Amino acid sequence: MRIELNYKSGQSPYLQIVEQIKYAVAAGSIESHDPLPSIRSLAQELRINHNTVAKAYTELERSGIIATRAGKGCYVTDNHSPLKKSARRQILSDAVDGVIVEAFHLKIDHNTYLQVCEERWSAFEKRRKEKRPTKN
Amino acid sequence: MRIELNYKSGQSPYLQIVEQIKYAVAAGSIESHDPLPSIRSLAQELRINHNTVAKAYTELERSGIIATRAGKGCYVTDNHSPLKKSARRQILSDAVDGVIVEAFHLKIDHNTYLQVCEERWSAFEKRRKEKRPTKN
Amino acid sequence: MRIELNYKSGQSPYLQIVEQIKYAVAAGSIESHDPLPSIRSLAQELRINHNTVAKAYTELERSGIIATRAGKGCYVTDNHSPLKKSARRQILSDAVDGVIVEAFHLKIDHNTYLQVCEERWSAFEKRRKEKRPTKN
Amino acid sequence: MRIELNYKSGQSPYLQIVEQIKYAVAAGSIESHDPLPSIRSLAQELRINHNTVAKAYTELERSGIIATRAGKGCYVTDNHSPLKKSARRQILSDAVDGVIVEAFHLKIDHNTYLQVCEERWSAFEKRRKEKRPTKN
DNA sequence: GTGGTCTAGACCACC
DNA sequence: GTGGTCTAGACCACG
Repeated sequence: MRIELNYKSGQSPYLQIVEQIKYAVAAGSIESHDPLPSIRSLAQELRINHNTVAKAYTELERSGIIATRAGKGCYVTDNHSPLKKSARRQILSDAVDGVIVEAFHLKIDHNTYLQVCEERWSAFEKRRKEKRPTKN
Repeated sequence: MRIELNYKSGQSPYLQIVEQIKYAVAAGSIESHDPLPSIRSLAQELRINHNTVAKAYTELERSGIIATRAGKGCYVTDNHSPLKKSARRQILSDAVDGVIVEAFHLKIDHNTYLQVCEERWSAFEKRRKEKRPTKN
Repeated sequence: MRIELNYKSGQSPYLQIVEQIKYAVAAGSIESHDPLPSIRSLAQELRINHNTVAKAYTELERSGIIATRAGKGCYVTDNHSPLKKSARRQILSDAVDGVIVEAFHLKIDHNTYLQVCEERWSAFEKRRKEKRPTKN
Repeated sequence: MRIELNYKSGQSPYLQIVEQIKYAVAAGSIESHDPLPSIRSLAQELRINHNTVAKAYTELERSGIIATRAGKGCYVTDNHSPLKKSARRQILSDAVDGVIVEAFHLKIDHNTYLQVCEERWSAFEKRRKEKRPTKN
């Protein structure tokens, strides 16, 4: 489970965690009964207070997406029909639209925009490989 | 100028206003020198406090998107972004990073991601041309 | 960190705070990564509303002079001014214009004006060196 | 009487007028019994509302610096001992110090600073000559 | 009428 | 404890 926080988005860290886990479940990246990272380990990894992670997990539990078994950690619950590719693509399109508006106001041209889109993807892939060299 | 607040999004009302006005300017729905709704009338329309709208307008002025003259109102400007190229690129990168994290959790592959990035840019350009048939 | 408000100057309290903190940072009285007084404690000390201090800090953050992490406090940053050279020069020109109008009304001649401009720069540099004997 | 307003100083236009006239009197640029421009002509010249000029004049009258004779305009009153050169120079120094702090945060070097100081003076002189080609 | 600022007090997110 | 946001209502500066 790879969570990344964006401190410039104007969205609370705990909501970012909720959203990313929701999306991962929606896409089938985490399947039913898969365990989630423990509150304290995720907090340590993201270098945030564990209460923040706990709040996110509470919210996810309230939404019925995960369940916690005391002393054993949190698991993804049953009954999640993963979204179709078109639906997932639509979510991404909305996010990309926001980036494009930002690029417009920053007077960034098409080439630079595509360059940044590519570069950041590569940087993300690189970060992933460095952190978990043997898996995924 | 139609602004709508979503109280479930987890995003501050003032940031929603900022974003929607940015979108409107980027899309060409409001053009340079067009007046914006007055702070207090917009506040009344959205049924929020006028300070919240004022905060949004202050933020937009700081970004160089609107200009305001006390006692006269607020207008869309034409010269955006007095930031250095590197600073502008950095802002875009941060926004792109957010999208990439979403794409990752949605299990969207590199090709689809790039395709969406290109497609949405084209769609944005097209919409802008339709709105402003004689210019740009 | 000693901030004092002058209620007769005709300048907003929040702008006076902004200016005084800018001065303190420029003079080297507060150095990079030094913490600033908390919003609420400074408000209490100055006997003003905390929102007024918050507004000043927001302004300083947008100028790149301080950084703030919610729940942790505000700190002086080291990298200022992501603005284009032309934009930075424009801001300085506007400030200089104000001085020149004063000089004109005070019947100060060109030579004296330039002399004062030079002298004060030297005095500023000297003060900075005294404060930070090992750096810079 | 040449008044210039600076909309970026954070000081009210009416206070700027008050200050500039005070300084002019302090420097002896306007002597006792000299007439001031009429409220409406000054308002027109500065392209501001006449109420704003009226407010400045009222303030000056309250301070005893000028007197108004109904229907005849405003005059500088008696008993103004002009400031000594050193005192006027001190006022200018304080203003210059503010500019230098700004230059520091804008990371502007000594040469650029001096260049801007010179340039703006020339620009001011040029403006003065254009507006009043035959006098002062 | 416009925008700008301040106050008092509240709630939330985070450490 | 920290900062961030919002509300309600007030006063000022300006047109």
